[in-house]
Amino acid sequence: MNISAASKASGLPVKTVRYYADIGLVEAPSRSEAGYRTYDNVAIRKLVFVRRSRAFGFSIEECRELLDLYQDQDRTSSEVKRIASKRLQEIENKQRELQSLHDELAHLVISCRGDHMPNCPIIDYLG
Amino acid sequence: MNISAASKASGLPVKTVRYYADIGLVEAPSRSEAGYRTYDNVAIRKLVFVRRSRAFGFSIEECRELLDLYQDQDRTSSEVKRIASKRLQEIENKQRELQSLHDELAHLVISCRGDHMPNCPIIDYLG
DNA sequence: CCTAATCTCTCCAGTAACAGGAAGGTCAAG
DNA sequence: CTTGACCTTCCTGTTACTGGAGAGATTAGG
Repeated sequence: MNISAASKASGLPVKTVRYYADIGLVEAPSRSEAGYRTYDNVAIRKLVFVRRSRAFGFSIEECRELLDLYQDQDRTSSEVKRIASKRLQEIENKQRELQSLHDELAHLVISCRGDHMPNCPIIDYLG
Repeated sequence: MNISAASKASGLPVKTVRYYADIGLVEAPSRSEAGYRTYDNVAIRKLVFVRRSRAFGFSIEECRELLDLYQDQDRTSSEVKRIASKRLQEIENKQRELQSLHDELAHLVISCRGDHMPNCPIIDYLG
């Protein structure tokens, strides 16, 4: 499989597949004579694994750890759970933050008449 | 007011105040003979305005627009409201995204025993 | 077999919004 | 006069890619 086939199979852009190889996250198992990266099903599975992990918002470094655990038959689920819980905690923090931002901003937007006059509670609040 | 006084008065790091000056967002009104940036109360008010805007998640470019409106006596509140509504929409989109991420990840974390065994629904889901 | 289109490669630059740090000038206190 | 705190500019690094240039490889069509 050349890189574009790997891209389609994994659901990642070609550029991203190449980038993941560059940083040693998911390297191409081999190269053709011309130097083309060649992927196999094992590599594709890793790429998909990373794509899904990234979709959860795990950082590249966290993906690296998860990928290691994925391939480690002697892993403990507690290690995986620790990383996932950390991410979950971050998500919850972000949610709280967004919630208060939302409430505050929504309040301001509602109270702004949005007409042709300069008077504006949003600007007043910021200034 | 030198830059560190401006930093304290505005609640922004010195580096950030300098950065905002560099990109022409909030420039220092003047320079001392030695070339030190000198800030006055008007500039401080602008810095605070930007800090509050950034806290709502407005981008630098949006802050620039808002700052222009802040200083424009002929502004219309509809223009302000348009920018704020756009940001509110983005926040709501992000909230929905985080909510589904949260639900999915929370489900996985709960179902993972987190013990010394390798078996793990989180890894299974990602792989 | 030739050519044009489509890969693929590497390397470089840019993104957003700063933060860290080096090298060097300035200023107030003791 | 020196020390230490401040200030300056300039350069690099951060995150996770994306876009593009220039050049070689491969493939499809005629």
